[in-house]
Parts: sequence; C-alpha cells; structure tokens
Amino acid sequence: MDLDAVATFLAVAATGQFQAAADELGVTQQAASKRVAALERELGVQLFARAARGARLTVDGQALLPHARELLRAAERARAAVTPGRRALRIDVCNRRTAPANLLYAFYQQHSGIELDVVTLTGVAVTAVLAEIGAGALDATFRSLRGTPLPGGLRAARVIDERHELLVGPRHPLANAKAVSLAELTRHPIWMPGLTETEPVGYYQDLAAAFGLAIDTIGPSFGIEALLAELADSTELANLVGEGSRYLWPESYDLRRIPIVDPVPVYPLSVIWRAGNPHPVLANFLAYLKTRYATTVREDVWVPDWAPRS
Amino acid sequence: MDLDAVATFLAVAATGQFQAAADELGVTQQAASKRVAALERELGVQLFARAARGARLTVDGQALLPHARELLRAAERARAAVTPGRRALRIDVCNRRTAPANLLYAFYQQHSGIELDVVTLTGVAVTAVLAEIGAGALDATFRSLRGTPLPGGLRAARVIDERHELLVGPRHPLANAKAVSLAELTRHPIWMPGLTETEPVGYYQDLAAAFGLAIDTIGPSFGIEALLAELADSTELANLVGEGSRYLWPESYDLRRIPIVDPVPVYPLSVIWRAGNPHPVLANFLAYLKTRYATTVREDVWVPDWAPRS
DNA sequence: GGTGTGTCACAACCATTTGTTGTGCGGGTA
DNA sequence: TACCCGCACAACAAATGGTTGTGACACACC
Repeated sequence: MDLDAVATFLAVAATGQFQAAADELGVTQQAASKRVAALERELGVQLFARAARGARLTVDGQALLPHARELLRAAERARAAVTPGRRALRIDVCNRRTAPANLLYAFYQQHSGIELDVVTLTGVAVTAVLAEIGAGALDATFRSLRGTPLPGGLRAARVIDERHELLVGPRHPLANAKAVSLAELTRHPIWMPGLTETEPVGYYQDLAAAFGLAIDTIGPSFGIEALLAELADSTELANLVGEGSRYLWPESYDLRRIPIVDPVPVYPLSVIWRAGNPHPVLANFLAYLKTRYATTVREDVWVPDWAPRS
Repeated sequence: MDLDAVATFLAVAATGQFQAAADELGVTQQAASKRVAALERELGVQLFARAARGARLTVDGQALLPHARELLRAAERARAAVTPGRRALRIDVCNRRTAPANLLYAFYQQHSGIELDVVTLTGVAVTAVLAEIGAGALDATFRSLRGTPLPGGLRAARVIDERHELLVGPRHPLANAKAVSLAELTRHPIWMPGLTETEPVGYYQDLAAAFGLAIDTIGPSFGIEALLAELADSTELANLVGEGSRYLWPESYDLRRIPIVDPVPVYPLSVIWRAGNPHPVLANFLAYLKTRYATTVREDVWVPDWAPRS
C-alpha cells in the first residue's frame, strides 16, 4: 500500500476527478490514474465509478475514505515525532514498569491533547543519557545520579523513591521465604532484564551496584532463578505506549514475590532536564511534579515530603 | 515514507539486527540495510546505532517506534475496511446531519470496541442503494421507501420520522416570516446540497418530491436563498466520522431558521438490511433499535410508538 | 443529430528506483 | 592471531513509476 497512491485516492475523492487531483499533486492525469488503479488492484475492489465527466466514490471507496485519511495522518505524526522543533516531549523512564512511567501516565491523562514520546534507555549508562539531554536529542529522564556529577546546563530534582521486591522461581532456595534481608540477597546472583553477557551497563547495573548485588547474566530463557522487580503498579503500562518490553516474563513462570527487609531497599530517582528554553510540555510536567511532590525549592533541587529512609 | 521501509525498521528494532530482520521479511540483508538507510535519509535522523554485532535504536529511533507501529496498524485497518469478511459494518445515512447519524453515534458509544463505516450515498437513488445492499457491498441504509418495492431478500423497519425546517438568507422574501406553510413553500425553489445542474437524484430529490417542492440547482456559491435543513442535533456529527460534507455552509452566511407548519412535514425513514447471515454488529444494532423504538413486531416490520402524523 | 470539449484508460517508451550478488571492513570471540 | 559474524558499499539486473501520445466515451452545444 503506497502512501502516494493513498494521497492520490484522497485527492480524487475530494475533487471528484482524476485530472484536478493530478494537477493538485503535480503529476500527469495518467500517473494519477495508474496510482489509483494499482491501489484498486492491490485491495481487490473498485474505489471509483469512472464516468466521462469525473469519478465518483463507490461504496468501497467511501468506506476506505476515513481510514485513508487516518493513514496519512499517522504518517504525518510519525514524521513529526523525529522532526526537531515539531516533536513531542521525549522522556526516558529506564523501564516501563517503574513509578515514573505511572507518573507520566497520570500526567498524560490530566492534560488531554498533549503528546509524549516515552523512551526506555534501559541499557544506556547514566552519563550517556545525560549527554543525550545536553545535545537536545532527549528532553528529560528519571535516573539515580548517585554521585555522578551533573553536567553544566542540566537541572535535577529528586522526586521518586523506587521500591523493589524479589521474584523467584519455585526451585530457588528462597522460594519459600517469607522475607529476605538485603545482606542475604547479596549472596544470590540476580537476573536483570535487558543485560547481555558482555558488559552490563545502564539502569540495572546502577541498581545492582546501589545495593551491592551480584548480577546473573544467564537470562530467563534458561529458567528464571531470581529477579529484582519494581513494586510499581503495572496495570497502566500497557496503555501508556502499547509496547511491552520483550524481556517481560510470561505469566506461566509461576514466580513468587518475596519482600526485602532489613533494611528496606530504597532507590532514589531524580528527574533531570536541560535548563533554558524548555519544551512547553516539560514546563507543564515540572509544574505538575512540584504540585504533587515538592515541599521546598532550593537551588533547583526540591525534595519530596516523604523523605527516603537511608 | 515507504511502508516497507517502516516494516523493516520495526523488524530491525525487534530483532536487534539487520540480518535477522531481513530473513524475517524474506529479503537480503543488504536490501534491509538500504531500506532503513533510505528512511533515515528521508527523515533526516539516525534511527539505529550500528555496531559490528547488531544495531541498537537511537533515541530518535525509540521515539519513532510507537508511531511506526501505529502507522502499520492504520494501513492494516484501511486494508480491512475493504476486505470482504473482515470489514466493519457499513451503513448509509443519506446525510451526516440527519437523525440516523446521531442514532448510529449513540449506538457506537454504547458498544465500545465495535467498528462502523458510515457512508453517505446522498446522490444515489434508492433503487441503486437497495441493489448495493442486495449485492453485499453495503449492509444497511436509512431511506424512505415511499412506495418503492422492496427487492426480495431485503428487510425493512420504519424507525425514524425526520423533521425539517427552512433556512433562508437575509434577502429572501420569507426572511422575516415567523413560520411558513407547506403550501406557501411549494412556490419557492429550494436549494439542496449535493445536487448538480444535471439530474438531481437520491435523497434530496426524494425529499423534495415527498413534499412537492421545486429544486433550485444554483447552489450556495451564488448565495443561499432557501434551504431545507434537517432538525437533527448536529453537535455529535463531527465525532462520528471526522469528515464534514464539503457542501456544509459556513457559519458566516447569517441564515435564519423558519419553522414549517400546516401541516408539519414529516419524512419517515426505514432501516433496510439484507435478510440472512447478518453482520454480527448489524444484529446488535437491530436489537438496539428494537429496544429503543419498537412496540410491535409483525412481518419483519416494526413501528415506533410515536406514529407519524400523516 | 452532428460536432466539440472535457475526461479517463491504454500503449510505448524512458528514468529512476529497488533488489540481488559480490566484496570489504570492523569488532568480538576462540 | 585467526576466525566469524554482521553491516556497508559497489556493480549489475529487474521492476517499478513517470511521461508523452492516442483512442474511447459521454455530455454540452450549435
């Protein structure tokens, strides 16, 4: 299905004749005729009833009309998504099963009409993500800085404390534990999604390093043994983007959730963005975060009123 | 923007490498590489970060991902809209400003998830519309039969009485009338949208004939003089299809609404469909109509409880 | 009722594109 | 170090998409 042919179809439908449609598109009448004929051949239906004086839509043509329009609009939106100056706000959320994704979804629902492009740079190191923001390719991220120096021109605000639990398969030694201490957990290698056998980088490596956990690089295709999972409510995620991670485990894995205690692991996340000339939607989003989380604002850093435990 | 290139982009994004994506699509690796390169050139951005061991999405690539998916889904929906056996229910409503369109919209809202293709065969004669239904190209229509014999295999049920009023411009002799009688109205030619200078056929001709009105074929580009307009609530129409008729008059025309009395013109519409093997959504719709309008069912004809005046 | 005009479809030809095969380069692995 | 594996570039073949030229058909006009 050629988009040029679809555009020609729409032009003919609008003008009522091939000649005028061809003029509008800057091609000859014969070319327009060919395009529509090819479209009709591909779809296997007659779209126009040709007469000596113009062409009228058939029933099939009328049925196709709104879908053809929507198709071209979708192409236009796709083009806009990567066009600097026209694109939607781009935010990285590390992982779509985390609290920031839910936060974005709540914001998205409150502000109808806005567009968000949520990306998941899970395997990308914090410094590389910050570089993308600095370069303008990305507008914001939710990351844990944990001592990483913030490059000039960037702003950060700590907004979310991420909580985690352990998921284990039925054969795992901790399968029947009521709870597990963080100290005990450091003795078991943990599988984390999105990591290759080579060098694990990015969000999950940072997460493991924060709690001193060992990473198991085998992966779920060899049977999940243990998995650190975010405690976020994941019911909304499918709606957010219509795109599940291909690392998601199937329901049939019979996983058990083990709480982690003593101490409860808390992973603080900051929203990080580029100072100056903010994307209008970003300004809205930051304001939304402030009204929802901030108590004090000081030196571009505002702290939520539910302070982290550590 | 070539849809094959978009599909290739998605395959590469899913598999993480050009080679596997090419195998999946049944082309060589070089062809897949070329397609994506062409897409990148057209969009002006880098979509993948190529490495010796596969390719990873860039930020721009990730931003494009959901839109690319939606684009292919839109193409699939367009294809399905004209594929026999897979297509949505097709109903003709004569005119999108009429009561049947509102009825369909109410039904559409109650049954979330269904798909409707609303077509407007305004200029098509009743007999031709019935032939389309008989041939299976159309599933149902709202028309006034007015003595037209119903072809074999078709069923009809009278459900709606359409009401009309007169719209006139400020220079029209009836511009300041409080009301106008039907007898008086027959002396003024009425413009009706969608009619050419040649032979007026279809809905508006039937409507004019029903009340003995003369048709003015000049059209609004020469200044609207008088117009018979449906009394339907038109606020919902834009939502129904996203497609306004190009014959709609602009708001700036300063039209006045004159009620028609003595007698009040009533134009009965029947829903007409093909007997046997009904489209599942059609069965739902007919049931919906029955619960909303029917009082008695007899010989496949059920009459609403608010009977027409004539 | 013949003639003219406007519109669409078919045919032949040409240009561009798209795909294939063959090959080189680079990085991770054994 | 040598070997794969995967991607990009080059050259060639096939097919697609465009243009010009022409014929058919219906409506409008005289």
